[in-house]
This record gives sequence, C-alpha cells and structure tokens, in this order.
Amino acid sequence: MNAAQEIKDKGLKVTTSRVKVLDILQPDGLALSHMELEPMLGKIDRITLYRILNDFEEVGLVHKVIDLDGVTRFALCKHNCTTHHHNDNHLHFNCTACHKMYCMDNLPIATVSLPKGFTATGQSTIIYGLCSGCN
Amino acid sequence: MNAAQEIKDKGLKVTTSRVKVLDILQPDGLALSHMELEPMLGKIDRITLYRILNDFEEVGLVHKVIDLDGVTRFALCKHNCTTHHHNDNHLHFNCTACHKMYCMDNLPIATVSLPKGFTATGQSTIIYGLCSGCN
DNA sequence: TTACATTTGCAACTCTGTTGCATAAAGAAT
DNA sequence: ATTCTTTATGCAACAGAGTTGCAAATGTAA
Ligand SMILES: [Mn+2]
Ligand SMILES: [Mn+2]
Ligand SMILES: [Zn+2]
Ligand SMILES: [Zn+2]
Repeated sequence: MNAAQEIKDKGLKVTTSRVKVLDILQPDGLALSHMELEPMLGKIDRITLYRILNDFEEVGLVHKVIDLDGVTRFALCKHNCTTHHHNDNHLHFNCTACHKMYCMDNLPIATVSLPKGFTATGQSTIIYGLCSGCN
Repeated sequence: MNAAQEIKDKGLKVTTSRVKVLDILQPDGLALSHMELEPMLGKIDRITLYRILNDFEEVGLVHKVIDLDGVTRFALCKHNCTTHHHNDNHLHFNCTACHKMYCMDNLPIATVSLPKGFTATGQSTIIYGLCSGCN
C-alpha cells in the first residue's frame, strides 16, 4: 500500500510532509532518529517533524524506541497497530559501531519471573553488538 | 564499607559532595535521576552533580540506565565493577505507575540467537508493569 | 470555489547535558 | 601547622531535544 493511503486509513490528512516522512521510514526496518530524518526531508520544520512522528505513533503507524545512547528513534509498525494500541513487542538490536538500530521481528521474547508483588505488562530489550554490516 | 573509603579506594578525592551523593545512592537498589537527586543534595551545583555521577560511573561506583521515558538514571554497582569495566548486566524493572526503576539482580538473563552476521556483546532489558508498592 | 478544520512554520520556552575558566578545597610535602 | 600543587567546584555560556501558543497556509468536503 502507498503512504498516502495508509495515512488516510488512519484518519489523518494527507499532506506532502506526512507522505514524505512515511516514505522514508518504509523500506529498511531501521529505527531512525530526528537527527537522521531531518536532512533526508529537505525543508520540513523540525517542530512539524516532531508533530508528525507523534501523530504517527498515536495512530499506530510508527513506534518509538530509545536507543542505548538515549536517542529517541522511530520505526514503522508492521503488525496492525491501532490508535493507542501497539503490537510491536519485538527485540531491537543496536550496533555499537555504526549505531544503527534494527527492529528484530520474529525473534522469541523470553518470559521472566519477577519477585512477589511485581507484575509485568511488557518488556523492552535492546541487544547490542556488531551488526551484519560492521562484522 | 563507608562512602568515603569507597571513593578513596577508587582513586578519587574524598569531597563532601561526593560522599553525600554516594550515601544517597547506597540503600535502596533504585536507579535515581538527576531531577530526583538534586533536591536530596541541598546546595550542590547541578553541573557538579553531572561530573560526580560521570566520574563515579567511570571508576565503577555507579552504573547508568535510561528508563522507558528516556530519563537517565544512576544506581550503585554491586559486583566489583572497575574503571571502564562494568559487571552490571542485570535486568531493570520500571514501574508504569510510580516510575521507580529497580535494579533486579539475581534474575536470569535469557540468551537470544541472532540472525547471521549479527554478534551480541550484551543486552539491556527493562521490564515494565506495576511494582510491589503500586500493586 | 468557497468554507471549515487541520496542519504548518515561527517564536519562545523548558529541560538536559557539556565546556571553559576562575576560585575553593583536598592531599602531600615541608 | 603552613605551604604547595593538584583536583574539584561553581558560575556563565552554550548546544541539543522537546513542547506550546499563535497566525498563516493547506487539505478536504460541500
Ligand atoms: Mn521496532
Ligand atoms: Mn542497575
Ligand atoms: Zn553496524
Ligand atoms: Zn511503582
């Protein structure tokens, strides 16, 4: 499906900025930061980019993940996420050389048994090391 | 062991600010943020606190962990960490109600098998849900 | 094509973290 | 105890990330 249609299906107005942002996030399965996205987008205001990404996250088009350096990154949702309900409970891999962050769908997530009194609703795991490009 | 001695053993000068910071981090096993630490410390300059925590991390007195909201937190090391070599490869629990972050020593860490080309040197897992105080 | 609702760009602001520099404090030598 | 040297501290100034208010521009539907 094309970006404009996905945006419309989520109930958002189709604007050139939003289409461009979604197109850039499409292909790779990588989670990109604001600093990486801004130069790829031309002359879009950085505040607009903040608002677009936040809107996309709210309607389930992208998910947010904070990497090991504390940098916020965004990646496409692939599992029918909807407004305020994300299904992106997958692992992420953060390369310590090139700092790329990969969404690792299809990897199993271990269940942890917590001490009495604690109840888990989810977990966020970032594995770090060298990616296939840096190895 | 008392805070002053621990600081001296790591080759750092024993100052009143450093002792106070280490004393505050001692008891609970919680990872505290700058915003939480500053009011507990009285009149210590915030830049000084940044430098103290960074120095403590470098010599292996504390470790840093970024919570689910992207807030940087610091907690005591408990496993003979040394300069530039940390052994704090444990899970963390982030309460979604009170936002406390707990160091979960003694919980097993699952090993993940990655796609070809990727090699892991470690992982960082944050489990979220309700803590014993909020349940 | 007009009219309405939403989005965008800009200014201003907060919060986090870093660096340079003069002063204060710690530790060692005398 | 006093001096000396090194390190730590406080302050100012700055850079980056993220938010909000508001007027102008744009999208959509009538
Ligand atoms: Mn992801
Ligand atoms: Mn910890
Ligand atoms: Zn890499
Ligand atoms: Zn709690």
